[in-house]
Amino acid sequence: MKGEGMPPPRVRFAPSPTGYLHVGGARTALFNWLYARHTGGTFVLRIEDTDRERSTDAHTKVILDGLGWLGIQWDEGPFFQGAYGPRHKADAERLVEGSAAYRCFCTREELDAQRREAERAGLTFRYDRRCQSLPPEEVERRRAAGVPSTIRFLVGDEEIAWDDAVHGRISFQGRDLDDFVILRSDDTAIYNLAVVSDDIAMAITHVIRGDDHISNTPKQIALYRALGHEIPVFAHVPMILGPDGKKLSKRHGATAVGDYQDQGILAPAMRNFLALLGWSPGGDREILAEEEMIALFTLEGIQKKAAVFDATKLEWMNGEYLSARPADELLPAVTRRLEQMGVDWGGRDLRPLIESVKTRSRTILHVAERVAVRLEPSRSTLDEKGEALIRKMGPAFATNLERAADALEPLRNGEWTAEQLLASLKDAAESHGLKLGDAMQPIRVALTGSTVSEPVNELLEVVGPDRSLARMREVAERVRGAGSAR
RNA sequence: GGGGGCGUGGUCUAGUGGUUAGGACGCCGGCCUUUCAAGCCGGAGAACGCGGGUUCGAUCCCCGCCGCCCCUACCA
Repeated sequence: MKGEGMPPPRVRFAPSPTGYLHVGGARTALFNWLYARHTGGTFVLRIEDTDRERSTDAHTKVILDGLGWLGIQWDEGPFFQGAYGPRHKADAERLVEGSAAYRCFCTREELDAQRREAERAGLTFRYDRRCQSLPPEEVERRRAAGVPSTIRFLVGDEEIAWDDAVHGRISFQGRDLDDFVILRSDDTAIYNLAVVSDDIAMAITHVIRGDDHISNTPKQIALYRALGHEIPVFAHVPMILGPDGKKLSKRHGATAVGDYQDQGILAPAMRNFLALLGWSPGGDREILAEEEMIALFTLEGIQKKAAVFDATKLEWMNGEYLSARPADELLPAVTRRLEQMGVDWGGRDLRPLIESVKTRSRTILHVAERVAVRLEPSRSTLDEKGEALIRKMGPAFATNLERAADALEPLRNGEWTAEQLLASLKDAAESHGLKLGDAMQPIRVALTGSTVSEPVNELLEVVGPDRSLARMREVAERVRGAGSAR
């Protein structure tokens, strides 16, 4: 929002490829992307791979794939920060020439000792600037002698403040900041310099990032100024926490977007959920289409406080998307999963099966498992509720199951349809003086292992006469056997 | 220790100087099914972190406190 004519914003997402694409990073990327799309700006992707030890190509690929999966397209890049070493170094040296920074010959050991000393005395350690007063000749002499040195930025005493797009005005006192190192003794840049140098070079106008960077911001602002550049708009988005209120990390379980992809979460659901974690369009909206999110997105709508990642709500939302999606669209993901499970569906059209289970499923994994069970009921495993029912009904369980099988037997070669099945089941229940539920539930448990499914007659229809009948008789026999053996 | 940020039901959040503080997830119950769900309807659950002020009136404005989180590296 600076300058005349307000050129379209340029934003960037700058992950370090030192791990997987974290949901927090994914959300930061999403916010940048939404902002760019909302304003007609440009979204730049920059991989911050300057930490050579921890950065790997595999991680980079995972990040790119994760963004792609979420449908977050970047307009420029990916650029790799590692390629800009020379510029970083030149910027640092330029600052030394302008006396905004100075060479420091203190060794890590000396610094550590000073830090320990200060700590022991109960004081706040601050670099004492001893190298700043070194005469130029001395600096030259040491450099010529090959003494290693870093470059430190000279932080002034004045206040450094900015109007954060989500937090409002934030200010720091220069005297509370240390003269921080900007260039290592191996001539590579420290994070704060690298980001500022790159953001300037890439003409970034809005820096939208995690609020764990708030403390870095005054240093970066000082760098912008020293480098003779106008500062961008900063928008610090809140952290994402685990259920225990601690910053979300691996020990909370699934934290990489790939984990959710593997768990059968749909990309649009993930994106919708992430968008609403720390951002609100105002009002009561929950399910938002991509275009709506873009239209409604503003930096002002971003929450200040950290948000707890609620996987249960994510699954609920995924269930909403699942139910709304036609079986056709779910087919590829489901078949992929079925293949992983080693299920052979013999060329059968899976869509009716998907159709019958998707409403009651929350993830693609659930859908695939349930489809597999309907393909072959013997794959089912008895859950607690199923067990409870068998226990509760006692001998009636097997008896009713067999009676139902007998009653349905005639439909085997005729009308094995949902309507006909229901009619026959009702007749059978009536003639045996049973409540419909007592006739239905055993079938449900026999075929799925659980007491929850689509209506029983529909279940029977998708499973088909042969497998249904065989399974019902087999389970009846087994349950009776177990019962009498007791 | 120093500096900074944050604080509305368990969780995600809306919201305003005067509201029965709204919605969503989850939880509980009802309806519907002579069936479990799904769906629909309803309910419980928040003294809007605490204590002061300003004000006729504060969740919303000011101050203090407390709690949580972040930074405080030749990590990013």
